[in-house]
Amino acid sequence: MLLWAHTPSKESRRMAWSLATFNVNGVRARLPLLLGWLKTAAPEVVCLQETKVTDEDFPAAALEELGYHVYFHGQKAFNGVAILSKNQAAQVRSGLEEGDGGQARVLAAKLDWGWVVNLYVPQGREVGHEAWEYKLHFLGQVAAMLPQRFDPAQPLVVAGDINVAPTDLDVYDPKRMAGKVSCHPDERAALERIEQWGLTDLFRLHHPEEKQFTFWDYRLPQSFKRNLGWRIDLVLATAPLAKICTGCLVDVGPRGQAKPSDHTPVVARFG
DNA sequence: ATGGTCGGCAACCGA
Repeated sequence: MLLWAHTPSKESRRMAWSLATFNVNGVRARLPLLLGWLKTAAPEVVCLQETKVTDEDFPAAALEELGYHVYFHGQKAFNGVAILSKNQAAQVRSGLEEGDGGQARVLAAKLDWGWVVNLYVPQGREVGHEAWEYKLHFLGQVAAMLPQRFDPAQPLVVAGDINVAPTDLDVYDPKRMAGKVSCHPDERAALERIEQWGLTDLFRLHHPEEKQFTFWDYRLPQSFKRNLGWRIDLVLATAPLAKICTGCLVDVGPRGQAKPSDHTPVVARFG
């Protein structure tokens, strides 16, 4: 047929694909919201955090019906991470080398294009608290794990609820938040160490000046409308993926139906 | 200056 002669090669018409990170704040409570969002946004890969459910109670079937392979690492009531992928994973690994201290906060999958590492970094409560020291330890473990297990010259995404606002541009009131949890210099230095290994913050790559948040202060009235938030949900990628990243957006679509304490998805496009 | 809201789970903890 004549048209075949004009069909681009398989390489040049390789499908664009997208990867999202979304702290769902309870995957069962937020399942209708999540399913509705997946149907319209249709990302190829999704990292979920705060699923708050044991593996035996994870609502896998509803997600599989949308065409996802579903991988999860959860616990009762708190934490919990999951990866959804349109393509089947070749390998899945949960936790860090030293373990997560009984907390389900790390899940990695080897997909057709490379590895994705899904992180739910501890929030830390407040600077100086035992939980804050653990947060720094956790970030240090991630920084140590990357060079042990991965190569910055190969395709890798590290995505999740990082619970650190990388710079003052990533918080609604830098003066008020100066030195506080999520903005403390030690936390930012720990994140910088992770990025300096060879990861690029894809939202910031495409939006160098934009004050766009992914989480808003649920304790302040109308915080979403007044944009009183932080950008703490990140998609980081090694150079081979940063080079083919065509955009990265915070999708506030689900926010209309969301509770004040909910995060909103971040979506990166590639290809 | 201080307080305020969620989910999970059955009293408050963590965010």
